[in-house]
Amino acid sequence: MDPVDKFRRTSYKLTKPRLVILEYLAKQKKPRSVREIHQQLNRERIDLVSAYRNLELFKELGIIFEEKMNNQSYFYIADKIHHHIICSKCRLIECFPCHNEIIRLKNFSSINHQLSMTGICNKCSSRKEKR
Amino acid sequence: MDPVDKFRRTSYKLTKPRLVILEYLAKQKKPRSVREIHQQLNRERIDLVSAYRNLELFKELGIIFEEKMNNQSYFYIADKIHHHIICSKCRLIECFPCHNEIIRLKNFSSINHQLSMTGICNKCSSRKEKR
DNA sequence: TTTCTAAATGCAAATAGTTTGCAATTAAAT
DNA sequence: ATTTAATTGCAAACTATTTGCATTTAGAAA
Repeated sequence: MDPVDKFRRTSYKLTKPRLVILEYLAKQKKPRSVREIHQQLNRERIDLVSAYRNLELFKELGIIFEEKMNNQSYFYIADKIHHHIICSKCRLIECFPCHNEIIRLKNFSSINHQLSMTGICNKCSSRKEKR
Repeated sequence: MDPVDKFRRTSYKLTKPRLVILEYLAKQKKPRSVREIHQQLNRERIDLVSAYRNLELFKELGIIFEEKMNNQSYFYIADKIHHHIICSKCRLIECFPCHNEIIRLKNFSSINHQLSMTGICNKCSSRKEKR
């Protein structure tokens, strides 16, 4: 479902910052850092703090997902949580499903997990280094 | 092998900050944040910056491992990289092996990954909430 | 449509983790 | 014991994130 519609079903006010953040994220094909999100919304003069507060809210409402990479928070909209691998060289991102079932820990319940991955994509490994 | 001995095999100087950091980490049963490490070494008057620089060095030398959780870096000494799950209530930590083989991504090589998990341990879930 | 108000915003400043530059110190080679 | 490149500690910068508060505003009520 459209994230804006999802939000309308809550009792929270649909403000301009909320609208533009959701619309921006809905267009993205990969997770975006708070800074990226904020910079893209420059023309709307939306405060960085509002971005933080609303991203946190959207996450709690289950409208967006958070992924932490390199000690920073990234956010994305998707039907379900999944993972991302990023090429360390060209920043290509590939998504892959989250196999919760791989995790069997009998001593814990209500498990949350956070997986982030980097690698070198095939294109980059076949490319000759410039000297 | 003893981490200090491992370090002696390198060409780096074995200084007091390096020695105490390695000795401290060797005693720990779970990953420790830079702040925890630094605070424990208070009596030795070791600078936080030295902790950062040396932890980074130890990591590059393969003497310690880094695990990022909650937008912070944690470090631990172990025979091999593995993962940790932390109880959100009592902070109990359980280790579990890293099954690299679970990850099959044909478009990437040289994969690095970072998994962190939280959950509620059995003891905490059976414990009645205080009012 | 206007009024009202709790919710939300923007701004300033605080907090926390990490990094950088540099003069003073020191491990270890000679 | 001397020497010096490596390392340290300190100050300060930088980045991500959070908090407090006066102002603004979405949307309910009149």
